[in-house]
Amino acid sequence: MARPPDFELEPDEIIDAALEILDEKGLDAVSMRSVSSRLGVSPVPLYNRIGNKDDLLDAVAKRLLADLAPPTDPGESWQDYSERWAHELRERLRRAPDSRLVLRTRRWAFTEASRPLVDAMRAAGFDADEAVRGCRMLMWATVGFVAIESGAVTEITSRPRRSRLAGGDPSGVSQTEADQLFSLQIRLLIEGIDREERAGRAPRPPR
Amino acid sequence: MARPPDFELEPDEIIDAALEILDEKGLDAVSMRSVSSRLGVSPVPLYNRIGNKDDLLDAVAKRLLADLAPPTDPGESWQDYSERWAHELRERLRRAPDSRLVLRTRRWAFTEASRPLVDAMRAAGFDADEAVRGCRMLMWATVGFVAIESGAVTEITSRPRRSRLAGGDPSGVSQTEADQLFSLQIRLLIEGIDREERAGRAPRPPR
DNA sequence: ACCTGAACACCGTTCAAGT
DNA sequence: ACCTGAACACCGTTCAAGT
Repeated sequence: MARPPDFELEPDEIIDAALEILDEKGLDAVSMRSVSSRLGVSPVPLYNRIGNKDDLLDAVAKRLLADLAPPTDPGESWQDYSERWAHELRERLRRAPDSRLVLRTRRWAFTEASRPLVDAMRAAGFDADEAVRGCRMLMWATVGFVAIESGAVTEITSRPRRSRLAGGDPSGVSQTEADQLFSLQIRLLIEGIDREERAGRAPRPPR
Repeated sequence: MARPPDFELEPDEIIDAALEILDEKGLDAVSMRSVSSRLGVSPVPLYNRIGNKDDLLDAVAKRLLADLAPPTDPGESWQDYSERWAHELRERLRRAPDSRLVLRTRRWAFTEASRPLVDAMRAAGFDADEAVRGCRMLMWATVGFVAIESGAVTEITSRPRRSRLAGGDPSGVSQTEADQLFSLQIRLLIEGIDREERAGRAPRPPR
């Protein structure tokens, strides 16, 4: 537990320690005290290096959810990419060790993940505003879906053990139903974005 | 603070006290201890009457988010009702004193709120599965949107004071942009549900 | 039976005192 | 400067002791 005397404590080490505790014992076991004691240090250095607990959890979420967007595949239509983007984003978010961390993903991750999709839409002829709006819609739909789906619903304050009814899920929807629901939602949104864009392109769309 | 000797402590009183503290000092001030001391009682009776803290917060959310669905208006198309339903649901959820409570809304509230919409869709010719799927999609889209929008994103663990940049919002989107985004999303989903239903009705839809 | 007071095992955060 | 130990003001939950 003790550290060599003039060992520099890097902020990244703090996040590493927090991630270890997160994996081993869950998010509720991640505290300023548990992290600092794993590092063989009092809590004070954490305050000096990363700020308070909120900042620590933000940093953990940031580490966990970097590089969310899948790379573009040249020759792929924006529709196909959008679909793949949304599904891979969902997978990444679901893999977070605790779904509460997903809702800590803020601007930084969202704008970062949006960039390739916005670019793909612009390349397909969308103007800047349309592309941003379309991308934002898919982003919010995906993150919102995961927030509800993966037990942000049921684990906001951890109830120590909850039966989790064997493959069941928080709102009485099976996993395959949730998958279908997500696929359908994303497909409908992409089709809608497509029609909106075509309508905007026509000189004077019929109302 | 002291109570008359043989006064029955009703579970509802406990929830009342919790709601008072919620309104006055915020969700983080709602604790088993603060609620029990407001009632002039030790924490133990709360455990006997409503269970642990998780159960208490569930009960608070339940009280706060009952009767979510707006009543149907006879003569209104299922599309119009869906739109109104989604918008009013969003308003109700946004009005919760703390957005973390929204994610505690579970089956009970969702199924309750779904019923009139499912009925409206069935009355319009949807078969049972289609109606449930369509309604569920709108429900998840709405709740997910509110979860992201209204600072579930930024308030999961309360940071005491955060600047909240004057009318700004958590992900760099203005309120009117968020409103437009929500309206568009709901409209696209309703149009999509409509198209899916018509396609399913045709004897053999062209692929 | 059902309450209270006290206790247990924690928290986040701050601060005086040390080096 | 930057650490530690101790403290402050809390938590959720349980339990022996009282009535």
